[in-house]
Amino acid sequence: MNISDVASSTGLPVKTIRYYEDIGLIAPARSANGYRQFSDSDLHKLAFIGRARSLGFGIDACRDLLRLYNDQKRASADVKKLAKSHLGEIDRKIAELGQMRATLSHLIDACAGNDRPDCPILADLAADHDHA
Amino acid sequence: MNISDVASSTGLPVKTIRYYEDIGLIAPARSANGYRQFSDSDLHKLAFIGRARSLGFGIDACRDLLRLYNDQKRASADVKKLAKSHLGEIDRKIAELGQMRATLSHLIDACAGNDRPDCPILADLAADHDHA
DNA sequence: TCTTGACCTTCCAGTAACTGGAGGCCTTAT
DNA sequence: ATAAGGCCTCCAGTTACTGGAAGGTCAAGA
Repeated sequence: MNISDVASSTGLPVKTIRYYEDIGLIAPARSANGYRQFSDSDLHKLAFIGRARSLGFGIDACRDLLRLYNDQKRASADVKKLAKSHLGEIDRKIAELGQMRATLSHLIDACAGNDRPDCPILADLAADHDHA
Repeated sequence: MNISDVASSTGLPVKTIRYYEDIGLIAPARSANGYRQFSDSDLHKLAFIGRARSLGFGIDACRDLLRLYNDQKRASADVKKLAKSHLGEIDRKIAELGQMRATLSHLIDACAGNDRPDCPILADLAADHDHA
């Protein structure tokens, strides 16, 4: 299988697949002309990584997940721990964004949005929020 | 005012303040020895930027907000438009993270988390989610 | 056979917004 | 005089790609 076939069957961009080889996530064989030749195993790995990335796991976490996946003697506790830690990160981000959302949405509601210069949004940004 | 004073009163790291000068957000004066000399206006600008950043606005949006802030003839509609667009971005991110959270949390609940290798999390990652 | 177009390759640079560190001058206090 | 600490610049690294240039390869049609 050539790279563009792999791209269309995994949904990953060609560039991304090359990048994943670069950083050592996969190591596809090469044919005589220098083209990458992807095995089913490469394909599965890439699909696995793509799925993990879509759940927000970082590249290093993907590496760990792949290692655990290939380890027949793994303990599911290790996987769960990794996933829980990632869930914590997600929750932290959601909380942060939720906080931003609340403040911003409040300010937007307070803003007339007309051709006058008075603006509660700018007023808030300029106000003293005290970091001292 | 020297840079570390500004850092402690704005809550921004010294490195970040230098960076903001680098990219043209501020242009503090220099004293004879080459040290940056921050005016009250510089200080206010930095506080403004810091606040905008804490609401998740990107650097370019900060530049726009600062420009609007300094424009006495601005229309609040322009500020509101910018803020609304940013709110949309935030909502998009929250939705994406919420989706991840839901899936991941479901998988975590299904995982025994013991010393056995069976793991619904890995099973899901390895499963065919069909991008073809 | 030649050419054209779609592949494939590598390498370099850029993205967002900093952050860390090296090497070195300036200031202040002992 | 010296040591500590603040300031300076410049370079490199971070995350996870993405775009583009320059060039080799392959299959099909005229």
